[in-house]
Amino acid sequence: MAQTIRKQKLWTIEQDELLKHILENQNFQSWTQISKAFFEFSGVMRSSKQCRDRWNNNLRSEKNGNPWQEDELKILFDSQRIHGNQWSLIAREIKGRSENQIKNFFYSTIRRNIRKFNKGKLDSERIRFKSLSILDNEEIRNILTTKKSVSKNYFLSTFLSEQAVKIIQSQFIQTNENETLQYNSNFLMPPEMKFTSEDFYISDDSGSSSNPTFEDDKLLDDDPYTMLEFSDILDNPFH
DNA sequence: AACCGTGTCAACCGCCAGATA
DNA sequence: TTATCTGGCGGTTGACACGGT
Repeated sequence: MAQTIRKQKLWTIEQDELLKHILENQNFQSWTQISKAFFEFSGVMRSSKQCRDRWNNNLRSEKNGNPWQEDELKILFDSQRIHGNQWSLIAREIKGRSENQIKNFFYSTIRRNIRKFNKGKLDSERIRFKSLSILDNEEIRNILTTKKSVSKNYFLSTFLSEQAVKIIQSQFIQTNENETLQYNSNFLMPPEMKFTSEDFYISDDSGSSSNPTFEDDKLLDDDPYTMLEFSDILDNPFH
């Protein structure tokens, strides 16, 4: 399968200035027109989408590069609970943070906690991410929105309930309708989980955004178990 | 000093809905 | 009515910095 290489083309200061100038001084009606003007002035091709993204994510307003504060986190997680993944809506409630910043930070938090939680656990005990809909479950949500400073031991001693495991599994079942899962309770770990409110939403996180890919969570360092495809689990739930 | 894992930032991609021809 | 265009948005990826070993 051929893979296309995505090459990032960073914006220069001059290009930023030109884009600002075009937006602030020319009366264009569309991003397409802005893109054309940008090319005429600079000789550099930037698509309408690129211009729009650059403006919205970086140039439109002053960016807050400070570490995330507790009140910002509270707004973020509360808003996400209400609005789901409508980052543009959430961004309106957090001053000085761009939609991209917010989105990146959120995914970064989820990803970090999945990695920490899965570390040292059997494949059958791990959280497998497919979509943020798993956050609808309070138990999973609590784990995945845990603050950065929570110790490794906390994650080591935390396991999913049967119900939470089923929810995670159902994500994959929905996309593999032809396959059936033989649920076996021996396969699951159902211990009690107890959280205190201060474990969540309170952060000493620094920085603001993140790389939200989950693919590399398949490989965990110093961990004897590699992440397996869900079909593998269906074939043999006990490995 | 070199390597590796992780976090952060910026940019890109693809889908979708509304506008327009 | 339909096809095409455009912008908005959520999700994904690449590059790089930094700290720990």
